[in-house]
Amino acid sequence: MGMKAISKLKSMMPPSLSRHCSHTPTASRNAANHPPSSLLDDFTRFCYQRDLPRAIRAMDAMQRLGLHADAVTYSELIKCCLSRRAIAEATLVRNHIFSGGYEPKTFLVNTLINMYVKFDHLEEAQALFDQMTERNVVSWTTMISAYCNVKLNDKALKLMVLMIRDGVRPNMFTYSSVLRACDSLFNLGQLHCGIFKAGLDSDVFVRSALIDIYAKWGELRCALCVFGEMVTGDSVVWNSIIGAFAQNNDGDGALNLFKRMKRAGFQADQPTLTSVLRACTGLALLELGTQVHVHVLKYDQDLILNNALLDMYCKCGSLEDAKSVFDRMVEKDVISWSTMIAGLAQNGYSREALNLFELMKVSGTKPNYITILGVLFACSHAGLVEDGWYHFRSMKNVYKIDPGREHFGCMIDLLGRAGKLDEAIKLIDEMEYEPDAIIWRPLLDACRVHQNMDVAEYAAKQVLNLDPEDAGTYILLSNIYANSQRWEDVAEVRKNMRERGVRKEPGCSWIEVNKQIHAFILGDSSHPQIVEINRQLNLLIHKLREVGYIPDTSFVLRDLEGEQKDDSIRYHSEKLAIAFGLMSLSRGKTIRIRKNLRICGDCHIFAKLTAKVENRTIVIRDPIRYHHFQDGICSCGDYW
DNA sequence: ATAGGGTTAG
Repeated sequence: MGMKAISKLKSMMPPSLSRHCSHTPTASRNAANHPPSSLLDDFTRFCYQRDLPRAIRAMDAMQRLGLHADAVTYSELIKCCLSRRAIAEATLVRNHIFSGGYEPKTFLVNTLINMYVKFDHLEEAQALFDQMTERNVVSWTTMISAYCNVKLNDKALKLMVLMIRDGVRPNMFTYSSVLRACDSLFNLGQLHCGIFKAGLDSDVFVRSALIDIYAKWGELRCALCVFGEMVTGDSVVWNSIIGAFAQNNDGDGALNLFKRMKRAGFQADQPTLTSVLRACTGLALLELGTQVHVHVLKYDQDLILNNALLDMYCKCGSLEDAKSVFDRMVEKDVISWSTMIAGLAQNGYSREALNLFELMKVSGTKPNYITILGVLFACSHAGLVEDGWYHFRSMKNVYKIDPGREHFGCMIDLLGRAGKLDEAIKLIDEMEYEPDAIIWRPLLDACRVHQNMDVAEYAAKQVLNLDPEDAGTYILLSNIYANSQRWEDVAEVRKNMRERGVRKEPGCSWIEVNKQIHAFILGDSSHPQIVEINRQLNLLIHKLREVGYIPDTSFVLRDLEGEQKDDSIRYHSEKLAIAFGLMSLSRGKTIRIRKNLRICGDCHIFAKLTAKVENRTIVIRDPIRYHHFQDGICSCGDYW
């Protein structure tokens, strides 16, 4: 059929139909010197060759002639714009596609929407979506997942409701994105029901999304249920469940699942190793963590994995290894710097932490909320009041970070430890926040160190008003009264505790020997070698007495949340763990202990003397910080 | 054309 014949045919069509044709009669007349068919061919070729400038030029000519190509060609062009981040060109393409009253297919509009989402132009994407006359499951899912990615959970959930009302059934793509938007266990349950009804519960994407969201809501049992229904193996689902346990501080659970994963024949990849390292971090398993390090070397460019490795070494008290990982990292982000700064500070190297913060500023990485917490922690544990004030003020002025409750808590800790209780109280008064436990607790700690009974009593009562379950504070309050021989008040506190059913957590210490964890719990003699351990402990105490050790049971006010006086200081769990470490770890090996309560003054002296007499390095990690005992002194400078 | 897993404090 000749060109004239086509024109004739088209001119007979109603205008609404002829708009959809690739060229109009006017167009073919104007294109006498450039046949439309070859223009279209050129355009198609340029698109597939990814020759963006030429494709755009051809498109321009087509637009002047009112020509349109097919949807697949346009989607090639859009891919090309995306890969070059060519936003201006992308907009030209969009305008061209809608020019001349042309109505693109749903498929093509979806591609355009997706393009704007990837360019982070959600308003444009939403505008296109709103204009659509026919929205399919892909259109809806693209928008929903876009809102999930920017954490506009409300919008995502609302769109899902509208989608269902519109008669479009969500598919596995929709569910695997929208699950992240759950803002309550209730709507999570509803979505899970929908998944069951649609028969999508066996999809691995849906499954891993379910595990992940249940874990985020702390529902490990539900996560395990979803995981347990898995028939076909999938490494991402494994990573989801291992991550679920690691993130909920169940390191044991994470490590057990990791073993099962390996037995099931799956290779550990970056997310697996990251979660395993996090589990080691939580359990203070330096030996296992070091073993994992070997496998990390395969992925030595992975930033997140290196950050997890760095944190593991910091939290296991192995600063030399941490520093070498940090120095070797080719890429460092705000988390790497923050981890290293906090790690140095918690291990007692405050000056180094502050020096590193200066380096961080020079490096061009902007500190965040958490970085500053590490910096203030460093100041408070080194008694650097002036530096503390300087950084506290500069966070708002220089970095535009509003100080949060935690930052005030750190400042109160800093002032309180330095004996400036008045200034600390003044800061609480000036603070715009309503004081809570994060504020009162450091004040209480300061009272403990500086033996200020009146303020301590006040602060303790404030903490208990806010958290009537806080065992450590009851103990402290009771000890404060005991110290002033206020026995009736002591009895009253104990009665309150009993009535509320508050029980003090027993002191517990852990030590890793040959990749096995040995736990020592106060008053528990179930360790198979307990007789030998006690013998060793008695010998040690005898040796220490010779160099002047006197068991001190008077650490009343020094023991805020530590094991209590009447727990019999002699059997505090870390003493047993130290004795066990001495007998089972070869000479020259560092004894590393993790415990659940803060170390008491007597155990602190005990550890210092043991380190000297036995010529050992001892590291004790308590819930807040680390003590490196060496040659009779501790890295905390007796200031904790 | 649309989807899932990992890191700092508390």
